[in-house]
Amino acid sequence: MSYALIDCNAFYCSCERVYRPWLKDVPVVVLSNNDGCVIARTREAKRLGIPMGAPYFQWRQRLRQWGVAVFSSNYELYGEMSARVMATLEGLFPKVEVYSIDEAFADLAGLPGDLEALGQRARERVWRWTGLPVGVGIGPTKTLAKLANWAAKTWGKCGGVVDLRDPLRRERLLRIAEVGEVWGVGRRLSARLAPLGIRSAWDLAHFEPATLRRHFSVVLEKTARELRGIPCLELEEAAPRQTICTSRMFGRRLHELAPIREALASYASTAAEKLRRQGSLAGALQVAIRTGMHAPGEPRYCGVMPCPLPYPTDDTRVLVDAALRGLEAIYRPGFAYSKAEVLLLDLRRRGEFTGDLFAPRPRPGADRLMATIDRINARQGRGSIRLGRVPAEPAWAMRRELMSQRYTTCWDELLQVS
DNA sequence: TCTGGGGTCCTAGGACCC
DNA sequence: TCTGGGGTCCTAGGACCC
Repeated sequence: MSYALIDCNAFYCSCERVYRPWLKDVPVVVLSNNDGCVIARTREAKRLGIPMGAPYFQWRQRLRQWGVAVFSSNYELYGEMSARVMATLEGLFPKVEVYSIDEAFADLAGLPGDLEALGQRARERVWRWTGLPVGVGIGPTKTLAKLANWAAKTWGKCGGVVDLRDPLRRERLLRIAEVGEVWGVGRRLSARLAPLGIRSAWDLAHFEPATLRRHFSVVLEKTARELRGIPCLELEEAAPRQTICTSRMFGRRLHELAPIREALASYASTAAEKLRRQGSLAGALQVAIRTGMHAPGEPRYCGVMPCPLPYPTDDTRVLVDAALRGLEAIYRPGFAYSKAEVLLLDLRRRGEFTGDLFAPRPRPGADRLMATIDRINARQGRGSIRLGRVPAEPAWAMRRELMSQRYTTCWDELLQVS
């Protein structure tokens, strides 16, 4: 058994660099939606001491002084670049698990030849075909491949590929890696492990598994076993999502019901599109609205409401209708709302449920209508056809003042060379 | 003025069943 | 004095991931 974890370095920042080669050695950061905080940093930006999650409004001055290139997040670009990376990897490895927008596991079992060299080949090919730098970690379990990848990123002299199949090499790394670097061990667990004397990955690997299960959970027990080279996690090839969530901060605080209605209709439409893209129906829907969390003295409120659906559906009209009904029930005047959320639950494949003889019937032609709308929007651009409740240029739209062009998905925004 | 947006899995506890 | 035993399902909350 061997796995590789392939991970793009500072993915969002690297995507921006692909189309601006002069930023090669310049520190780059990418901001969250609404230009809220820093969510991606290049090595140079990290060296300047810019932390993950740094609020932009507090750091703006310094970033400018230091000559940091700052971008709003451009998910159309990142999504497309991610698809290119994954397609490249799928051409190299027979079994690939896309783990996140910038990471994938590959099953190396049975692949001929030198695996480390194969890792190098993957790096080179992704670099040549997409312009994105990646690191490769190799190990007998997924958890060790993850840790190997961390090592490849941390020590540049490894050449971007670290192979942990050799037990001696493994021991050396496990002893110097803090337990918090291990996949599945976050801040809280690290703090609870410390009193037991578990500080390094090595400590965790050699702690009694039964005790770990009793005091923590079966998940941590598996992690410890995986660190010892005993596989407990398999490669999971694409499975449909079990929940779909669309939630956004508004570009500014909203007080009245009307604009919040527009926003929720828009979020529910987006969620419905994601739902149809994976070919599922939603059995349940939930909406939530909340005030800001950070302003001291400002009254806080958070309303959450499950909204019944007449039948499992992917019809935008039905989902928007249910969401707006839920909104009426939780909206309270007098608050400064900052965020709304639509959550689709109880997802299932078409035909995977038993209809109710007496329940309302889906509207005739709904499937064809939705399919047609999706097709037109795919050709003409998102939102070309939408419900009348969803404005083209809403007043509550998020702030994205530093957004780059959609180089790969929009004819009007292609890179021009003169 | 200004602090993200997605997901997953596990566990405990309560309701309910026979 | 004394009041069963075993199971399922659902939900909320907590941890983690990127």
